[in-house]
Order: sequence, then structure tokens, then C-alpha cells
Amino acid sequence: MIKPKQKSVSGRQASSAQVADDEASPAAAGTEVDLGYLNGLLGYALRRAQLAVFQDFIQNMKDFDLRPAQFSVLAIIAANPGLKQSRVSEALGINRANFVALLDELEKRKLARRAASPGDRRSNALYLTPKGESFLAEAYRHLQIHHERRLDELLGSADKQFLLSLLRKLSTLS
Amino acid sequence: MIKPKQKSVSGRQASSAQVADDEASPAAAGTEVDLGYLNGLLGYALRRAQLAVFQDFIQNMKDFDLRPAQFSVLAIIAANPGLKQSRVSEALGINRANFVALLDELEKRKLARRAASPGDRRSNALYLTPKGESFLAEAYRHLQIHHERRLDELLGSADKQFLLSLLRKLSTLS
DNA sequence: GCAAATTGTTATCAGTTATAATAATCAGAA
DNA sequence: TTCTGATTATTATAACTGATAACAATTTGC
Repeated sequence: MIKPKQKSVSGRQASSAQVADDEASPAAAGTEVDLGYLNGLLGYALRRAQLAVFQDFIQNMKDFDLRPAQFSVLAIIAANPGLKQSRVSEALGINRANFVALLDELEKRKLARRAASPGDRRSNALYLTPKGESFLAEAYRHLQIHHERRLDELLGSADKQFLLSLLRKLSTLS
Repeated sequence: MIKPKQKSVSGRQASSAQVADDEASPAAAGTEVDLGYLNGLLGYALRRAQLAVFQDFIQNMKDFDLRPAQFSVLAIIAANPGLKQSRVSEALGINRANFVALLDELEKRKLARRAASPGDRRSNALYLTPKGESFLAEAYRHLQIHHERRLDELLGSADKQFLLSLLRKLSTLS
């Protein structure tokens, strides 16, 4: 079902590795820039891909004025209504001090709200407002149609699923 | 040769999607946090994976005091000696204004140097110093042994190659 | 020869991320 | 129960990244 197409990926190692500097002939202007050691580095490929995908995400969420971090907060709260603030920030890997302003903004826009946590007066239980629920649902629908579908077309949806599984493995590092 | 293992990736859509808020029962404390909509989003998986891989990179480069951006600059110069400053920054997607301080640092550490560009007195031709050459080679060797090999073991080296090819496709997004 | 573009640089600003400190509250041990 | 230590949300702050604008020197094209 999933056909890994390795066609244009070959010849990677051969391209650089030997760092011979002939200072007499500076790299030609019309030539393509050789990525050298970067060609094999997963971190580099990840960074470039993440930047490109986030750019597309941000572009698509322009009408919603929603950046990736904000979307992720709404999504977590929607899936776990009543979760306390520290657990939401922890789940997203966001420092809880920095999470305050992020949530302030969402609360100011009436998309989320802090509620008293029953049994612990220190913590806030977080909920989406009704407006937040429909807003998130619409944003998600828009993303599916415009953002994710575009990625499906670029990668093939089977390969995209496989990509997701590989990325999840990487997230478990240390 | 490449066997896409889709085992634990199934049931993604089913997990959330229905955002039913039962405000009466706040999300339990001992329960795992449900990622909800984030489960299907490629951008989220990419971000978490990139963060994890960069953390491992930085950890492994601690003795070299070399961060990803610095490594990438050295790698580009090594593979394209004499390339002018603006082309290096452009190749890495780094704003040329921000590139100045980055290169200043590498020059202060005697790893790279700005040289006069023959035929254009505006631009700098960039080279690694001999120290820079050996430093980069050692850093790369260390990365291969400790960083990339670990990723190979985590993903399987065939799947890692396939992952690289998918990430490169994503980087082409507008 | 002159207007427009390029190159490196500085200054600046918004956004992100990490740390420390603090007040309120909770939990557990003496 | 009281007291000590941990947790929670918050503020303030600093470091770092990324983008923009302005500028001088230089090159390019008409």
C-alpha cells in the first residue's frame, strides 16, 4: 500500500564529504550552492521542513488570526475540558510562565476561559467558550481543506501518515 | 527494502474530533492528555520532532560549543569556499542582517574569515581557516557517531533516508 | 555619467524562550 | 494541629531569534 519512492534521493553521500578548499577559485556565482555536510543531517532537513509547513499554516490561518501555538492551546483545551493550566502548558512543552500571556490573549478574545478548579484554589481549570468551540472547529475545518490537503497532495496521503509515525518516534528522543 | 510499519498510527481520527465538553467532570488528573486535533496535524508533529532532534544535536555539540545555525554556516562555507556572504545567508534562509553577528562570532573564534572578493569590492568571500576545517571535520565526525547513529537506531537507517526525502519535499512548499 | 540595484552593516522591534522571585494555597510529617 | 516544603499561577527580566528600515560603498545598466 505504501510505496517508498527513493528515486531522487540517491547520491547523497557522494556530493560533499571531501572538503577540498581551492581558494584560488572562489565558488562560482551561477552555480548551485552545495549543502555539503548538511545534506545528511536530519536536524537540518527537519528545520527547513518545519519552517515551510508553519509558513503555510500561518498563511492559511491569517483570516482567523491564529498562530500555531494558539491553535495548539485551543486544541488541547477542547480535547480535555477542565484541564488545569499547568497540565496544558506541560503537554505542549510551553514554559508555564510564558503560557500566562498566551492564555490571557485567548481569554481576551473570548475563546477560552479560566474557571475555578474544584478542590484546588491554586489552579485554574481551562475551558473553551462556546465561541471558542465553534471558532476552533471552523479553523480546523479550514486547515483540513486548505493546509493538510495540500500536504496530502504533495506527499501522498499514505506517505504523509508514515511521515507522522516517524516524527512521533523522533519526539521521544531523551 | 523499506517496510512502512503503520501499527500504532491507526485510530487517529477517532480519538477526538467530537469536541463534547462536559464541564461537570473536569479532565482527570491521572489521565493522559488527549492531543485532539493536534494528532493529525503535520506541523505539530514536525515542531515536536525538530525540537527533540535539535536538543540532541545541541547536547552532542556541547564540547564544541557549536549550535545548529553555526554548524550550518561552517558546513556551507566548507562546501563552497569563496562564496560571498549574501549567498551563504540566502542558502540557509538567514536574513543577511542577522547573518553579520553570526559570522562575526565564527571569525572571532578563528573558524571562518572574510576575504576580499576579487572583482567586487562590496562583497566578502568567505573561507574556513585551517583551524575551522579541522574543527568542522571533527564536529561532523562526532555528530555522525553520536547523533546521527542514534537516529538511525531509532528509525532504522532505511526509514531515516525515506524520512529525509519526505522532508525535502516539504521544504519546497512555496 | 547617472539612476537603480546590490552588498554588508547598524539599529531597532516584535516574538519566543528560559530563569528567578513571589504570593497563595495545598499536602504531609512531627 | 502546626509547620515545613511543594505546587500553582503570576510577574519581571534577560537572552535569543527573526524581520524591517536605513545607510554608505560600490557595481551595473541604460
